[in-house]
Amino acid sequence: MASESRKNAPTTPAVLRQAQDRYIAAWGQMGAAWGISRTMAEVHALLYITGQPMNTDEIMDRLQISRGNASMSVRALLDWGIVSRTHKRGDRKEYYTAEKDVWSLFRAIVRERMKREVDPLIASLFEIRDLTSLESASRGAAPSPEDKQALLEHNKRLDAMLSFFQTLDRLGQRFASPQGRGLEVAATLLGKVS
Amino acid sequence: MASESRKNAPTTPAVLRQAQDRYIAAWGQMGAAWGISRTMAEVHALLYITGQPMNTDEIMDRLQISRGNASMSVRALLDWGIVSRTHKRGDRKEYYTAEKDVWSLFRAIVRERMKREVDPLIASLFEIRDLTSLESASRGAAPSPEDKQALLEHNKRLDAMLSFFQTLDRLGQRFASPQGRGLEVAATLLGKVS
DNA sequence: CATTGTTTTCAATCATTTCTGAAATTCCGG
DNA sequence: CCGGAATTTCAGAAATGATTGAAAACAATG
Repeated sequence: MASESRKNAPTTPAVLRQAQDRYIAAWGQMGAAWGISRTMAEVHALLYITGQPMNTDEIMDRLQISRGNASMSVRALLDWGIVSRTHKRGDRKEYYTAEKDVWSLFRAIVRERMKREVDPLIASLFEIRDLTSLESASRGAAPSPEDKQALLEHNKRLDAMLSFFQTLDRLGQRFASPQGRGLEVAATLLGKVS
Repeated sequence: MASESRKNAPTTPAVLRQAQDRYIAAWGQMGAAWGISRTMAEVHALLYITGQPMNTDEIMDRLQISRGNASMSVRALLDWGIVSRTHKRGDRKEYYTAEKDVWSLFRAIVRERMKREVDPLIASLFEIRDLTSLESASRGAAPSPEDKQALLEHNKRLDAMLSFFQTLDRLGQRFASPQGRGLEVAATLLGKVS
């Protein structure tokens, strides 16, 4: 009935194809909500759910995106460390494969987001904290009592946030550490008390 | 030297003002990276870091945003449950205050993101899983052996993802549960083995 | 080292999200 | 209820982010 014969995979059954498409859409949406470009998430979804190494043209065809877009999305996934290059003998094209292990995948994601967003934030918070450390805050001017109080309270709020993120950071490191810690962490957490 | 006399707070010292602005900027940026509108994050940052109840006009002035934007951002923060309304006697305006406790704040954020993004994803994954459960997959057509194999492997990948998110969900519930569990969880986690 | 096939880059375009501001609505005190 | 003050809504404008496509760079082959 349907036109169903792609050159690569030998005739994907319709249900499978449909399930893949739905998975890709769901994953793309989730990615978008978390600040990752929809297409990048979709490319990952495609590679993950098919489990097959794919080249740029296959990705373009399947996702209906341009060459440039495919190239950039794949590159970003490589940078995140959740997709890797492979080659096929006798083929000049590059093939891309998604990390198969779900826990590794999320360890990589956590590691990367920590590095890109949390660590810089912590650094900023430290800098901001320095602005109002009592020494530097009172350079030059006369600090009135109520101003001092205000600074004190400001510092308390800032410190609370800072120490939260430091905890988060340690937690993230623990989770993201290469050797199967993520799983262990979650297991411990759910196992206890539960 | 500088023009420094707002009507509300009795002359915020320059360093404090600067520290607040930097905090607001840092928080806005972080929010943006995680898929929250920059302004919404900034409004939260302002309310949190000043510790003061503020009305719409004060927020507008301080952040240089329109009334509409201020209104919508505040509303979103209320929906997230991390800002609450207050009133001042003899003043018809509404005042808004940020949750002061950092751990409560993040519990609320986790709760909300779980509800909005993770739970729907899990629901989708279940639906997709149903598409390829062996019964429904083979409705009508003859399932060739290799197709069967493909379906089987697809299901394995899907299930892996699904069970990761189920774990995450339980973890999230644990963390987000109202009574100080978040703190406990993190502490346990870091305390042990460390 | 020229040829051909492949990937990358990037300015221009397109799409989406965010923001504005004024009109509509709601809310109060009298 | 009325009048004014405050808030919300929402269509259009502005800003931001994503995508394209063609040209440049690169890589493998003979």
